[in-house]
Amino acid sequence: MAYWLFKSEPSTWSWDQQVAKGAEGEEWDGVRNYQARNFMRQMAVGDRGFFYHSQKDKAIVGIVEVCAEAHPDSTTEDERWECVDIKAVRPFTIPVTLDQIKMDERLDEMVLVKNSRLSVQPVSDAEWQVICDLGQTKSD
DNA sequence: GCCAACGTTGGC
DNA sequence: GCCAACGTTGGC
Repeated sequence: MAYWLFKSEPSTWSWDQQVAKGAEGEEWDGVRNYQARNFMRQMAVGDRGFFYHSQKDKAIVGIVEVCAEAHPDSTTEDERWECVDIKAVRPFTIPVTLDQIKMDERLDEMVLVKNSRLSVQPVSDAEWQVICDLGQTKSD
C-alpha cells in the first residue's frame, strides 16, 4: 500500500466537508497540475493519505483512503484532467503542524517541505509512521 | 497583503 | 524548442 498527501485550502474544501461525505467519499477534483495528476493515476483503491489544510491551519488534520481509482474530473470537459475519490478514515488526535514537520529532521525530505506548492504528493512509509506518532494517531 | 517559487502559455 | 510573460499557490 502506498501513502500520499492531499492538500486543500479549508475555505475551498475542508476536512469537515470531507467527513460529511462519509463512506461514499468525494472526488478530489480541480487539480490542474500534471505532477499531481500523475500521482493520482498511480493510486490504488485502499491507499491511504494525509489530509492537509493549507493557508491558515498549515496542519495535517486527518487520514483518508482512496476509494476510486483515477477517472475523468467531472468539473471539466478537458479530458487531460483526472482525479481519484477519497473518503475520510479518522481525524488526527492532535493535528501535526507544518512547523512541527519542519523542525523534525526525520521529515526533512518530505515533499511538503521541499515543494510546498504541489497539491498531491507521495509520502514514504517512514514519514507516514513518524507523522502518525506525532499526531498520536493510529497509523493503519 | 506581499512576494518568492513554480507551472503554464504562447509568440517566435 | 526556447524563453519571456503571466497566473497561481501558499508560507510568511
